[in-house]
Amino acid sequence: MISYTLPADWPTDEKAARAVQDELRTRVVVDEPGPPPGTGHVTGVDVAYDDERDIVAAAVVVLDAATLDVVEEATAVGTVAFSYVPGLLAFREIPTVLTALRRLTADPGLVVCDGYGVAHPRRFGLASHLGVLTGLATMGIAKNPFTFAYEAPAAPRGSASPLLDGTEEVGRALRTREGVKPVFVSAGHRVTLDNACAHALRLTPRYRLPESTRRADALCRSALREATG
DNA sequence: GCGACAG
DNA sequence: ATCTTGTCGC
Repeated sequence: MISYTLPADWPTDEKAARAVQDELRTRVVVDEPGPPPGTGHVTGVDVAYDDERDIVAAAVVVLDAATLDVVEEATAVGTVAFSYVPGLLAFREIPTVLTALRRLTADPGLVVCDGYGVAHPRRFGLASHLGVLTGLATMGIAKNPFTFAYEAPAAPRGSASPLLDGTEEVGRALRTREGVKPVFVSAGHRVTLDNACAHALRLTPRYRLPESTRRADALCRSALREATG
Protein backbone atom coordinates (compact mmCIF):
# COMPACT_ATOMS: atom_id res chain seq x y z
CA MET A 1 0.00 0.00 0.00
CA ILE A 2 1.36 3.39 -0.99
CA SER A 3 0.82 6.36 1.32
CA TYR A 4 2.46 9.77 1.32
CA THR A 5 1.03 10.82 4.66
CA LEU A 6 3.29 12.17 7.39
CA PRO A 7 2.64 10.35 10.68
CA ALA A 8 0.73 12.54 13.14
CA ASP A 9 3.31 11.89 15.85
CA TRP A 10 6.28 13.13 13.82
CA PRO A 11 9.04 13.90 16.37
CA THR A 12 10.54 17.33 16.95
CA ASP A 13 13.37 16.41 19.29
CA GLU A 14 16.24 13.91 19.22
CA LYS A 15 14.98 11.62 21.90
CA ALA A 16 11.59 11.18 20.24
CA ALA A 17 13.28 10.75 16.87
CA ARG A 18 15.42 7.88 18.10
CA ALA A 19 12.35 6.20 19.54
CA VAL A 20 10.62 6.49 16.16
CA GLN A 21 13.66 4.98 14.44
CA ASP A 22 13.69 2.04 16.81
CA GLU A 23 10.05 1.34 16.13
CA LEU A 24 10.11 1.73 12.34
CA ARG A 25 13.47 0.07 11.65
CA THR A 26 11.93 -3.35 12.19
CA ARG A 27 9.67 -2.83 9.19
CA VAL A 28 12.42 -2.50 6.60
CA VAL A 29 12.07 -5.16 3.92
CA VAL A 30 15.34 -6.47 2.53
CA ASP A 31 14.30 -9.79 1.01
CA GLU A 32 12.63 -8.40 -2.09
CA PRO A 33 14.82 -8.07 -5.21
CA GLY A 34 13.09 -4.86 -6.28
CA PRO A 35 12.27 -3.59 -9.75
CA PRO A 36 14.53 -4.87 -12.58
CA PRO A 37 16.96 -2.19 -13.84
CA GLY A 38 15.81 -0.42 -16.98
CA THR A 39 12.11 -1.00 -16.46
CA GLY A 40 9.35 1.28 -15.21
CA HIS A 41 10.20 4.51 -13.43
CA VAL A 42 13.08 5.68 -11.29
CA THR A 43 12.51 8.77 -9.15
CA GLY A 44 15.21 11.08 -7.85
CA VAL A 45 14.69 12.95 -4.57
CA ASP A 46 16.72 15.85 -3.16
CA VAL A 47 16.33 18.90 -0.94
CA ALA A 48 18.01 22.31 -0.59
CA TYR A 49 18.08 24.57 2.44
CA ASP A 50 18.03 28.23 3.34
CA ASP A 51 19.49 28.17 6.83
CA GLU A 52 18.80 31.88 7.30
CA ARG A 53 15.05 31.44 7.11
CA ASP A 54 14.78 27.76 8.01
CA ILE A 55 13.26 27.00 4.64
CA VAL A 56 13.62 23.70 2.83
CA ALA A 57 12.73 22.96 -0.79
CA ALA A 58 12.22 19.38 -1.97
CA ALA A 59 12.14 18.07 -5.51
CA VAL A 60 11.12 14.72 -6.96
CA VAL A 61 11.86 13.87 -10.58
CA VAL A 62 10.38 10.79 -12.21
CA LEU A 63 12.53 9.29 -14.96
CA ASP A 64 11.83 6.62 -17.52
CA ALA A 65 14.21 3.91 -16.32
CA ALA A 66 15.09 2.80 -19.84
CA THR A 67 15.80 6.17 -21.45
CA LEU A 68 16.37 8.37 -18.35
CA ASP A 69 14.00 10.90 -19.91
CA VAL A 70 12.02 13.05 -17.47
CA VAL A 71 8.44 11.81 -17.09
CA GLU A 72 7.21 14.19 -14.38
CA GLU A 73 8.50 16.64 -11.78
CA ALA A 74 7.12 18.04 -8.54
CA THR A 75 8.41 20.36 -5.79
CA ALA A 76 7.39 21.50 -2.33
CA VAL A 77 8.64 24.22 -0.01
CA GLY A 78 8.36 23.95 3.73
CA THR A 79 9.84 24.92 7.08
CA VAL A 80 12.77 23.03 8.55
CA ALA A 81 11.47 21.57 11.78
CA PHE A 82 14.56 19.61 12.77
CA SER A 83 18.21 20.62 12.98
CA TYR A 84 20.91 18.58 11.29
CA VAL A 85 21.98 15.72 13.49
CA PRO A 86 24.10 12.98 11.89
CA GLY A 87 21.97 9.87 11.88
CA LEU A 88 18.70 11.78 12.02
CA LEU A 89 18.72 13.37 8.57
CA ALA A 90 15.35 11.84 7.69
CA PHE A 91 13.52 13.96 10.24
CA ARG A 92 14.79 17.07 8.51
CA GLU A 93 13.96 16.11 4.95
CA ILE A 94 11.04 13.70 4.85
CA PRO A 95 8.10 16.00 5.70
CA THR A 96 8.68 18.23 2.67
CA VAL A 97 9.64 15.28 0.45
CA LEU A 98 6.29 13.63 1.20
CA THR A 99 4.48 16.82 0.18
CA ALA A 100 6.32 16.82 -3.13
CA LEU A 101 5.56 13.12 -3.70
CA ARG A 102 1.87 13.81 -3.08
CA ARG A 103 1.90 16.21 -6.04
CA LEU A 104 3.00 13.46 -8.42
CA THR A 105 0.51 11.72 -10.67
CA ALA A 106 2.95 9.13 -12.04
CA ASP A 107 4.02 5.97 -10.24
CA PRO A 108 7.44 6.78 -8.70
CA GLY A 109 8.74 3.26 -9.21
CA LEU A 110 12.12 2.97 -7.48
CA VAL A 111 12.99 6.03 -5.40
CA VAL A 112 16.65 7.05 -5.30
CA CYS A 113 17.62 9.23 -2.34
CA ASP A 114 20.65 11.46 -1.85
CA GLY A 115 22.03 9.77 1.26
CA TYR A 116 21.82 6.35 2.87
CA GLY A 117 19.37 3.50 3.32
CA VAL A 118 20.42 0.72 5.67
CA ALA A 119 24.00 2.02 5.73
CA HIS A 120 23.23 3.82 8.95
CA PRO A 121 24.24 3.37 12.60
CA ARG A 122 20.72 2.02 13.33
CA ARG A 123 20.23 0.57 9.84
CA PHE A 124 17.56 3.16 9.15
CA GLY A 125 18.82 6.04 7.06
CA LEU A 126 16.82 8.50 4.99
CA ALA A 127 16.03 6.10 2.12
CA SER A 128 14.89 3.28 4.39
CA HIS A 129 12.76 5.65 6.43
CA LEU A 130 11.06 7.05 3.34
CA GLY A 131 10.51 3.52 2.05
CA VAL A 132 8.87 2.25 5.22
CA LEU A 133 6.62 5.32 5.48
CA THR A 134 5.43 5.18 1.88
CA GLY A 135 5.72 1.51 1.01
CA LEU A 136 7.78 2.42 -2.06
CA ALA A 137 10.96 0.66 -3.15
CA THR A 138 13.86 2.93 -2.16
CA MET A 139 17.65 3.04 -2.22
CA GLY A 140 20.34 5.51 -1.26
CA ILE A 141 23.33 6.88 -3.13
CA ALA A 142 25.61 9.05 -1.01
CA LYS A 143 28.67 11.09 -1.89
CA ASN A 144 30.51 10.31 1.34
CA PRO A 145 31.17 7.13 3.37
CA PHE A 146 29.73 8.59 6.58
CA THR A 147 31.36 6.70 9.45
CA PHE A 148 31.87 3.48 7.55
CA ALA A 149 35.05 1.85 6.29
CA TYR A 150 35.88 0.75 2.76
CA GLU A 151 38.81 -0.07 0.55
CA ALA A 152 39.10 1.79 -2.72
CA PRO A 153 37.43 -0.17 -5.54
CA ALA A 154 39.49 -0.93 -8.67
CA ALA A 155 39.72 1.93 -11.18
CA PRO A 156 37.29 0.69 -13.90
CA ARG A 157 33.67 1.85 -13.87
CA GLY A 158 31.49 -0.80 -12.24
CA SER A 159 34.12 -1.88 -9.72
CA ALA A 160 32.87 -2.08 -6.15
CA SER A 161 34.01 -2.86 -2.63
CA PRO A 162 32.01 -3.42 0.54
CA LEU A 163 31.07 -0.52 2.79
CA LEU A 164 31.66 -1.93 6.24
CA ASP A 165 30.27 -1.35 9.70
CA GLY A 166 32.67 -3.63 11.50
CA THR A 167 32.44 -6.84 9.50
CA GLU A 168 28.91 -6.23 8.23
CA GLU A 169 28.45 -5.07 4.65
CA VAL A 170 25.90 -2.27 4.94
CA GLY A 171 26.43 -0.89 1.45
CA ARG A 172 28.94 -0.68 -1.34
CA ALA A 173 31.50 1.80 -2.64
CA LEU A 174 30.71 1.79 -6.34
CA ARG A 175 32.90 3.29 -9.06
CA THR A 176 30.52 4.96 -11.50
CA ARG A 177 33.26 6.75 -13.48
CA GLU A 178 36.67 5.38 -14.30
CA GLY A 179 39.29 6.57 -11.83
CA VAL A 180 36.87 8.94 -10.07
CA LYS A 181 35.87 8.82 -6.40
CA PRO A 182 33.17 6.16 -5.90
CA VAL A 183 29.61 6.76 -4.70
CA PHE A 184 28.20 4.91 -1.70
CA VAL A 185 25.19 2.75 -2.45
CA SER A 186 22.87 1.09 0.01
CA ALA A 187 19.50 -0.63 -0.09
CA GLY A 188 16.64 1.37 1.35
CA HIS A 189 13.46 -0.71 1.34
CA ARG A 190 12.20 -3.54 -0.86
CA VAL A 191 15.42 -3.71 -2.90
CA THR A 192 18.54 -5.78 -2.77
CA LEU A 193 22.01 -4.26 -2.50
CA ASP A 194 23.03 -6.02 -5.73
CA ASN A 195 20.01 -4.63 -7.52
CA ALA A 196 20.58 -1.17 -6.07
CA CYS A 197 24.11 -1.19 -7.50
CA ALA A 198 22.80 -2.32 -10.88
CA HIS A 199 20.38 0.60 -10.87
CA ALA A 200 23.13 2.98 -9.80
CA LEU A 201 25.20 1.98 -12.81
CA ARG A 202 22.32 2.42 -15.23
CA LEU A 203 21.73 5.89 -13.77
CA THR A 204 25.31 7.00 -14.35
CA PRO A 205 25.97 6.82 -18.11
CA ARG A 206 27.92 10.09 -18.02
CA TYR A 207 28.57 11.48 -14.56
CA ARG A 208 29.68 10.22 -11.15
CA LEU A 209 26.30 11.04 -9.61
CA PRO A 210 23.08 9.47 -10.92
CA GLU A 211 20.89 11.41 -13.34
CA SER A 212 18.04 11.09 -10.86
CA THR A 213 19.78 13.07 -8.13
CA ARG A 214 21.41 15.50 -10.56
CA ARG A 215 17.96 16.32 -11.90
CA ALA A 216 16.38 16.54 -8.45
CA ASP A 217 19.28 18.66 -7.16
CA ALA A 218 18.90 21.23 -9.92
CA LEU A 219 15.15 21.36 -9.43
CA CYS A 220 15.13 21.82 -5.66
CA ARG A 221 17.71 24.57 -5.96
CA SER A 222 15.60 26.52 -8.41
CA ALA A 223 12.53 25.91 -6.26
CA LEU A 224 14.40 27.35 -3.30
CA ARG A 225 15.51 30.42 -5.27
CA GLU A 226 11.95 30.95 -6.38
CA ALA A 227 10.67 30.70 -2.81
CA THR A 228 13.42 32.87 -1.38
CA GLY A 229 14.75 35.23 -3.98
C1' DG B 1 34.38 13.14 28.16
C1' DC B 2 35.95 14.43 23.14
C1' DG B 3 35.74 14.35 18.31
C1' DA B 4 33.52 12.52 13.96
C1' DC B 5 29.61 12.56 11.45
C1' DA B 6 24.68 11.26 5.11
C1' DG B 7 22.62 16.34 3.80
C1' DA C 1 23.77 21.49 3.07
C1' DT C 2 26.05 26.36 2.30
C1' DC C 3 29.70 30.37 1.61
C1' DT C 4 32.08 31.21 -3.79
C1' DT C 5 35.84 33.24 -9.46
C1' DG C 6 37.95 31.89 -12.70
C1' DT C 7 39.48 28.29 -15.29
C1' DC C 8 40.85 23.91 -17.70
C1' DG C 9 38.71 20.57 -20.78
C1' DC C 10 35.39 17.97 -23.84
